[in-house]
Amino acid sequence: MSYFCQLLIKMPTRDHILEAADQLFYEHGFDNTSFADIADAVGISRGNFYYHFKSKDDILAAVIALRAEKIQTMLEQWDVEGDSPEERIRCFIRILITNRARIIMHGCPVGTLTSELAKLDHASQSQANSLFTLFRAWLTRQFVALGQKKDADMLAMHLLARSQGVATMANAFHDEAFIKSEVDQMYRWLAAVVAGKHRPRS
Amino acid sequence: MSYFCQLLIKMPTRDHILEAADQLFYEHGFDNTSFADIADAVGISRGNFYYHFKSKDDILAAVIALRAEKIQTMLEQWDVEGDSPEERIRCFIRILITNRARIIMHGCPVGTLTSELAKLDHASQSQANSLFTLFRAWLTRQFVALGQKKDADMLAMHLLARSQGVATMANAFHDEAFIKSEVDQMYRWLAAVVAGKHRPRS
DNA sequence: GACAGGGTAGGACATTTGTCCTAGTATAGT
DNA sequence: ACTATACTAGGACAAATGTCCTACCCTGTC
Repeated sequence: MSYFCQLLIKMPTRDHILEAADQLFYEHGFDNTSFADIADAVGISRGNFYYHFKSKDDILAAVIALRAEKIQTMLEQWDVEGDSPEERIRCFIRILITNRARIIMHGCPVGTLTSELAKLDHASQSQANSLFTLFRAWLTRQFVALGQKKDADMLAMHLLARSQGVATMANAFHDEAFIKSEVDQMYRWLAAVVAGKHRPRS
Repeated sequence: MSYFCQLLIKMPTRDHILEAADQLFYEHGFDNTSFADIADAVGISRGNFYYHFKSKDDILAAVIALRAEKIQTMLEQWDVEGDSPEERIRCFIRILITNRARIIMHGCPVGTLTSELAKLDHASQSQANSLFTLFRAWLTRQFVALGQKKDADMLAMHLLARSQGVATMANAFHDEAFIKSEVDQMYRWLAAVVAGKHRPRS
């Protein structure tokens, strides 16, 4: 009973740690975030992380799982919101605008994490990459629904890459206008694809 | 005299350190590369780095300067090689193919470095970003020569972002075919820009 | 042959890090 | 009141890391 209250209403420490780690990993990177940093953010002592998590890698795995859940929820939301595949894909493009402040300061949460884990040769690399796969598979489904069955996956990868590039450059140059310009171009590119004016292969 | 020989012909240790650091920073990241790693690669003891460099940040600054020189040399080479602005821009696009093996394994050397330094909030951030600026300014010049004076910088940023996105995704998915497909699309996009068929603004 | 100085090795040092351990507190059920 | 369990604080510990220091080895010069 009180256990339920704790679980549903507060669920304090473990989720506090997760949320703090999620944010700190995003802002400062995984390797550059120490237990002391997380402990300060949560307001607990450094020693008893190990009651909630086996290791730092365990926290990372939990953070990745948390992000996967959030992404999944967002994709399902878009499935409901968008009345057409084109509108749904526009939801994806729009996150560059919605999150532009954070992207300018810290880049894309998925892209920067996978890059860092690749450099660290970390065991959770493939789990982090699966965050990309969530978007990729969802986008592919939308392009299939758009009638681009043959090139759906290629179009999905193309759009993912465009977004990643925009995030990287916006982060480097702290350029908000660039994001908006590129988003407009992506909208027009999408409209051309919908209209069948796009020629994917040479 | 022997000083000159040392300087011009061998200049051994300092350049050895620089080259090793350059490669290790690329493969494993700046923060994740320790003096012990560099010492092992060069074959010297850890202690006497400080005869050649004031600090680790000093090594990073030197590595960035080295990369800037290499980029500058490459750009000048392209200026000589390419007979037209379009051909020169194709040289830029082609590095995705030329360096595809390294890109698949470690991403773009410039993009991953700027991302990491942004997360570390490192003092050399702006120096690293200036590596991007080298490409940006050069590409802008090419687009101006192409008659796209008004949109030259925007086109340059667009192309840079496309390249960054391709590098990020190719690194995450270890996908060589994706690089080739995207490079082909970039070639076609460039041809459309040259033909004046491109409409940059809404 | 002595000497100076560029260059090197090896280790000392303090700090930070992830990890682990033990003692303690509070709360809930009996 | 008592006990068991959930949770926490605080520190111990070894390893790694950036930094610094001292002694040594060359090589060319007088």
